[in-house]
Amino acid sequence: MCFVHICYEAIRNGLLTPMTKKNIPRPTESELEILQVLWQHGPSTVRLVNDELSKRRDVGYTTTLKLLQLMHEKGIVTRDDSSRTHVYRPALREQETQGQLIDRLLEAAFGGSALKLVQQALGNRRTTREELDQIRDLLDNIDPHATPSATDTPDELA
Amino acid sequence: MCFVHICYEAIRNGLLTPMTKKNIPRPTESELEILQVLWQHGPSTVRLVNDELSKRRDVGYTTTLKLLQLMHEKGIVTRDDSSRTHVYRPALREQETQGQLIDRLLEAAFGGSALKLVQQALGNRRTTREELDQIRDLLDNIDPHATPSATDTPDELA
DNA sequence: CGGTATTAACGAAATATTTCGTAGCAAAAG
DNA sequence: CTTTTGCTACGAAATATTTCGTTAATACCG
Repeated sequence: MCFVHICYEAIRNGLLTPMTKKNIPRPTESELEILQVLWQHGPSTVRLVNDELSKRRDVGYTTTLKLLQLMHEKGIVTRDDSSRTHVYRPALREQETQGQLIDRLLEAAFGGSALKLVQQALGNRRTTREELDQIRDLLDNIDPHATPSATDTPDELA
Repeated sequence: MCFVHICYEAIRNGLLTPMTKKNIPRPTESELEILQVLWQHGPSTVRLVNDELSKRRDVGYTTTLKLLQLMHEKGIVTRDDSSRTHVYRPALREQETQGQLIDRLLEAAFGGSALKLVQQALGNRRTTREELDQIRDLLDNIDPHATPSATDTPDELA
């Protein structure tokens, strides 16, 4: 299992590309906080990001700056430094990153079962009827008819 | 440092109890790996946990031991040290911890929208028809709404 | 122009996480 | 009884994350 693990670590740290995916490190919690601001406000200066963060908690300007610089180094954000005040934007779309994070959580805590995750997300939470309806729509859109992956188990009873 | 943030940090670190929740620190990724073993195998010795972890990756015995000791200090696991080889078990049930983690992710990456999370979990993933049906059942249980989407299972609640 | 304000770049401290080596002790084997 | 094995405790290094102070450059204002 050594080699496998080495590869896993390497991929995790962005040294190898799984060929199908881009080489983006997993955002930390602080970095996610910033990404949420960028997703919501679009391309932003350090000042703007910091102002947003400051609404929620106490954080110094240079802290936010440093974080954005690190995120830039890691490739989590891109930046336009043509003018003196740089403008940062997410390297990945919101959905892509969220998908990554769910995959991570799925592996880390749910043994890979998306079903269990969704059950947990919906079960212990008050969800509005409207939201439930939207999820029903989603289920129908996934298409109960054409679902191709439906049968991994070839042992459909004969 | 604003007062709100101090409180936030304190709660996050388990110094204050939000009164409604227990005072359990958030498991790290490595700790989750171990929790999964405990959930799956029940109360376990360090040896057993380490053997399980070793199936997936290369990890030293004392590493696992140390991790379990730290988790014990943090209150993430309890242990029976009446005999020489201690036996560890999770302090919280699988579901409780998973719920916590979802809450965390919800806040950190989905702006609190369970809907978006579920959409993401189901959307970009191959989910079997069987699983989709199970989720439909779950939805119907949460909200005995109209649009009974093929609920043949006459399940009920107390 | 001279002073104030704003910004990026570093360096570094503080903290958290992961990993393992060593030592001491108890149990099992011989 | 002596050796070997297995276990816990402890210390500490290696790494990752978060935070901020200081400095230097640039823009702005009067």
